[in-house]
Amino acid sequence: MQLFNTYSGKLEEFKPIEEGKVKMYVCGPTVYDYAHLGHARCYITWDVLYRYLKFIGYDVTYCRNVTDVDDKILKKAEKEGKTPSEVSQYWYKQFTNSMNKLNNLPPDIEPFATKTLGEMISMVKDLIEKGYAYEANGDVYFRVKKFGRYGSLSGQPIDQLESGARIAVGEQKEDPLDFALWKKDEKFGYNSPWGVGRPGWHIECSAMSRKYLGRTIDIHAGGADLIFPHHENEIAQSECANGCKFVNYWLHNGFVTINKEKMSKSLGNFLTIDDMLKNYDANTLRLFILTNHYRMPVEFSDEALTAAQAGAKRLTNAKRTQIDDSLDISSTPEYKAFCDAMNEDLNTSKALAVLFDLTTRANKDEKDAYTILYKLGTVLGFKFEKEGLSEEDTNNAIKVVSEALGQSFSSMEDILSLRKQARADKNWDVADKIRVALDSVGVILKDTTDGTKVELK
RNA sequence: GGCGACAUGGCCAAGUGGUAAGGCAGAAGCCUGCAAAGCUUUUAUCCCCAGUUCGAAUCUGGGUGUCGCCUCCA
Repeated sequence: MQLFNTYSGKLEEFKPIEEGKVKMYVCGPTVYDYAHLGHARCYITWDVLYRYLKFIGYDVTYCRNVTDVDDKILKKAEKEGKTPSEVSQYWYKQFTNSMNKLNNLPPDIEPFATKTLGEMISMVKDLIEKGYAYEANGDVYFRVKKFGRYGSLSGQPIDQLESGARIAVGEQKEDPLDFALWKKDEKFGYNSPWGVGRPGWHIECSAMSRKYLGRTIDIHAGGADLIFPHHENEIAQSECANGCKFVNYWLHNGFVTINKEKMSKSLGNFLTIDDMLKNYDANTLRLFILTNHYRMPVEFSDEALTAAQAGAKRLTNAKRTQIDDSLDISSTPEYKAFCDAMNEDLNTSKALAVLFDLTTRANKDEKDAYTILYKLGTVLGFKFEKEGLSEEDTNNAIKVVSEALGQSFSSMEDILSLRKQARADKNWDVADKIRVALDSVGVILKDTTDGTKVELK
């Protein structure tokens, strides 16, 4: 399998450290607000990588942290008169809900920054002892210039970085490039050898990655905006503290843009996942994201989402047969085509073409096509199971049909059996009234050879 | 200023040297009481210029345009 490694800037053949096992770490969210489409893209992308690695037989340990100590959380807590932990717990739940709704698999390990403080403190101590870091008035900073490879990930010449670097008010850096490992914070802080304070953002990931996955890991992934400075700093800290290579493959996903601009909380142009899911289902969002290569920018538009919706419907509406669990799909040409695509640095767009081809063939009753489609589609995280009408939908439906025909029904079955009779009698007026009434509440009638079915639009 | 990415039909998007996957939308036909879904058929020479090559969307150089990172951000 080829993966594009940001560190080398090249496609590389993926070889795990330990045969058959993969340790992957993905930078998780800072929990203080709704997750938006940008997060959706990131976590769907890495969800697909996770699913695919498992699918091809790797034993994968997927670790995704939760940053629950951060300026923004504290700000929100102060503003709302809550404790930081109340704020982060609340938003963590929201985040988890959003991820579940997107059908993202939960990571194997989901550590919280505040629960990994011991590891962070020991790492910072280590860095000070080795001379890579220094304490200054309750803060601890990393000496960037002591790490010769600094800038390698982002390809930034260090002198250029220097010209952009600033020392903010209240900081005690030796050099503008240095970054904080620990910040003095007497109000919300935790005890440490340097007084009461809290960890810098970058050290969190280094510590959690080391604690749960080890000193050298296979894959570290995240949004492209994390390349500099976050991942650059992680490399510096981890490699100096651990004395060995930190990550073998650095993977980064591109952004979601809106009006050609990056969608982000700071720009305030974001659409939350929950809002999106009111208009489009999870399969639609997933298809929208996976039709693009993960490193390319994806431009959001309602037009594109509407197109994705139609495509997702086609895929998941494929004519079903019983899933044949005993079928070994690995010898099929579709499996090969799918894997060939995915092995090209996750060419999901190509992989989708295989799924659409299978869809057409399933619709033509080709043997095994649906089983293969289902199995491969699941690797991309599509959900084929249909949600039936909810009780509310059914009640609404019964109500409008009762009104339209001027008689009351007690169940959907009654309505369908009346319609069946009406059709048999060629009473098209009644049959069509039922269809129109149901359509008005978003329920579609399908007259098929196996009888009439009701579905949500 | 430094570093980097992208430009393919009406829209979205694969394709990294041999004559353009796929999805959506459109058109025609089949199926259907009507419909929905489905099936079949159908629509491009790849931002501009120059070059390398028997041959380039794909390589090189030069333009033009758009975006990202360099400060928190997936």
